Amino acid sequence: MPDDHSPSTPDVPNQGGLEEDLVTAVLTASRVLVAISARSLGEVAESLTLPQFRMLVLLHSRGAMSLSRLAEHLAVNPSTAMRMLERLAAAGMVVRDTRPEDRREVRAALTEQGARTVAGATERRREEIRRIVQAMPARQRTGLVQALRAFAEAGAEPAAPHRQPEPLGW
Amino acid sequence: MPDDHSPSTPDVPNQGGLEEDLVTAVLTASRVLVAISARSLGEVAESLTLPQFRMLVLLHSRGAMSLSRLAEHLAVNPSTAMRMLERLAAAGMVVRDTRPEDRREVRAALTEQGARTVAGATERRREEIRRIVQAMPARQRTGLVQALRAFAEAGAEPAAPHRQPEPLGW
DNA sequence: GAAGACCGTTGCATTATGCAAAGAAAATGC
DNA sequence: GCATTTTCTTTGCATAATGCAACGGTCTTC
Repeated sequence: MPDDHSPSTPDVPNQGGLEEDLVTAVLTASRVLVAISARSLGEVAESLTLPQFRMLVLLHSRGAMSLSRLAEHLAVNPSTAMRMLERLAAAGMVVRDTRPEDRREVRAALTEQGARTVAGATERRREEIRRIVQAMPARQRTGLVQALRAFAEAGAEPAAPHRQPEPLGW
Repeated sequence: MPDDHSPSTPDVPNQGGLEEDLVTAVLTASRVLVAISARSLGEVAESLTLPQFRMLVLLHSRGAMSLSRLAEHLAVNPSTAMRMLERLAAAGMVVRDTRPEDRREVRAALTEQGARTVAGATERRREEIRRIVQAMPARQRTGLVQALRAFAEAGAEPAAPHRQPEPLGW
């Protein structure tokens, strides 16, 4: 537990305490989720780094796009995206080609192998989650679905102006 | 949404579908949580990288320890931990000293500044979560606390033998 | 007291990253 | 129609994170 300021002083008897409990619960759950994400990668990836995987996932979910868009969505410098593309291309995960309409652009797309890699990691992640979910008391599950949806919706885009593009890509 | 194999074919009418819905809901919620973690760092950190922050968090939660332990908990090579410590020491976040009992060991500890940095980031993260939680329909909150606890407990240590030490440090 | 185990350190290589400048290509302005 | 500006990619340069392997102190053990 990296940082756990326990429920602290329960100033407001009921509602206040519940809220802090919830904050703590979310914080705790987030550690589990992050660990799962990291693990699901390590098993499929080998030789593939996390940033590289993020790029593959992006291409998988949004389809082929230019280097600029790629860098934008990943929130990295174009030069960084450029070099990652080089390595991924060398690894046979993506292909690049210049667009005839606009010869400045370089479009990157997943190869078969790249797509398989992404699909594999995703499935593995779902399996891990599924395993945990199955270990939960059944009566808790129903409530969790709705609650999590409400949570994700409420936290979709808090205050950030223009940041819907793949927070961290996983 | 990096990878979202929508609920796919709901083969089993009720229970099966619910379970897949839950898996998807968790997957979605995990993106929000990871984004929060990343954001809470970026605002406090400046000039501080994520791995460096993880090290600070570790020292904050478990107290001073040797370089070996540090590397072990962070799951990195001692040489990596070594160099990170150098940079953090240069930044005034940690101090190092040799132990008299065993002059091989180098103990690292947080400085006042280091502790403040960790506390600040944690508080910011809690605030973000709190804000989202407050945006949720009140009726969903109660269920979420219990459900999340059940989830975190079920997923605490799935199959990994000895891995309770800070999944990813945040 | 010598062998072996443990610990930190340093050298070497690769990846990720950002900033800045250069080069090529398209869009705009007049 | 041509010059200016904008957009995109690429390359140079610097720093951080990382792992592996080798080295040199410092215990521990027999």
